[in-house]
Amino acid sequence: MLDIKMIRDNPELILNNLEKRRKKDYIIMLKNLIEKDKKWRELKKQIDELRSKRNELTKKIQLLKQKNGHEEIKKKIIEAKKIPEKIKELEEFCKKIESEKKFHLLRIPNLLHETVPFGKDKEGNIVIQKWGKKPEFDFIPKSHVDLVKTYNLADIERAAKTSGTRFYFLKNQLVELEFAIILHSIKILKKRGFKLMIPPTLVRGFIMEGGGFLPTFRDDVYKIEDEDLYLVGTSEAPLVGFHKDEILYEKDFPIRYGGFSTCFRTEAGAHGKDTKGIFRTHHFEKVEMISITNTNDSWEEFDYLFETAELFWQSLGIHYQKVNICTGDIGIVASKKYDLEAWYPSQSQYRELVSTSNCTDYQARRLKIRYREKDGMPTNFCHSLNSTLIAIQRGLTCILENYQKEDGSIEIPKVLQKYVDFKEIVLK
RNA sequence: GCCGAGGUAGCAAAGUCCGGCCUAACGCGCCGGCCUUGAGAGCCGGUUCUCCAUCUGGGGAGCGAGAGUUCAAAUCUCUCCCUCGGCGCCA
Repeated sequence: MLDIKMIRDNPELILNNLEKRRKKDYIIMLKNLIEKDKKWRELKKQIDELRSKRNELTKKIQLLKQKNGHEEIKKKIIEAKKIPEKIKELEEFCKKIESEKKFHLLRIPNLLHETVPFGKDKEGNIVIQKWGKKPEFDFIPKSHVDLVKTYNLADIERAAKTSGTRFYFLKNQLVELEFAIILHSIKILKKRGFKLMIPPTLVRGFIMEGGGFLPTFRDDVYKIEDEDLYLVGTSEAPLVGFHKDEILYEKDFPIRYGGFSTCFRTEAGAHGKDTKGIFRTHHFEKVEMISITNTNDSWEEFDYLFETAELFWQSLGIHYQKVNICTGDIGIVASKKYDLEAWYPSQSQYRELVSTSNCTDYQARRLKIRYREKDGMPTNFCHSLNSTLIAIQRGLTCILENYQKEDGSIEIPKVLQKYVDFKEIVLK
């Protein structure tokens, strides 16, 4: 959420920024918002004046009571009685305008950092760096879908029976690898100064709203029937919501949380995309990083988060590229976003494994997460950042594909070997 | 799920029975000023959000959330949420 005062004071600046996203809707929204805000302020003024008058009369009545001025009191009360209904009427109207104002304010995206490349869609993303060597295979590499089937590492057919499409039973060595990955993640997260968390996977509506997942992405999340509870699409929601309504101390920054949770996504709008295997599913486990910083240090922290993800993937020896996500592809919450895309030999393309975002004060303003230097000093909205470390099932697909050997076996990455009692996956 | 106790500002804590000098006390912390060689103590002012004016200022809202009663609600009524304790149920 943007600061309404900033919008009032610099409408052109906001407009210019929104134009970069090349969506007419945002411009219309902004126009509507400014209109509603103006109307709201007019109404507020009227209401406040009426209240002021009422308060004045109330005080007079009180004084008269002490002096026993019965006749005067009657007159004043008759006069005062007329005011509340006027206030009520205006207030109802004002509330309507206010909710319309909020409707727009909640949907207007964050301001983009100046280094975000301009672009219409995915095609506009800029590769800034590559790490490692693209692996070469003397044979035709199999897809993770085939590998999983061959080695009996997941059962997707039976999952369809119990749950429908985009579900899976993870099996055998893949289960062990998942736990190995979690342990390996924890090690790196601790070393990098993250406090570990396993957050709730059901959160209230206002937490989803605070994180920017609602109202815009309502179709992408599951909701519990008849309750104000949502299944999280990422632990980012509860981890950022963790500090809702708090005033933090600047000396504690950066606050870093490493969260592990199951994530649930409807994948609405992804029909036909990655339908096979465990690459894109309704349900997966993810290790996520969250940082809360002051307003000055978030860009440094942004790099730190991405660097942490890089260290993790480097430790697994996965060849990847770092991508600066463009204005048309970035989403509403982030001010800037880097993706880490790894090489998938069966597809001969890079696929997203990690997404690192600096949300600046967009989430913090919604969630009222503030900080101050010391008690008594003025408060400021924090900056919040998030990054994937690994979405485990997707990470597994990447590992399987990249570690397959010509003889059909799958090697286990060195760093994970100490957590499992096998060094490779072979046919039995 | 049942019973009980609570929810007041950065923290802590009165006020709630009995509506109105509540401008939400007193205190702690913090910020600014005075004083001081310096610090402390002491004294004065400030320390939520919001609207208008922005040099001094003037309103309004805010006591878990919402609705109601009233000229007037932290205070009375209703609904809901949350926290803590006890019992029950249960992985």
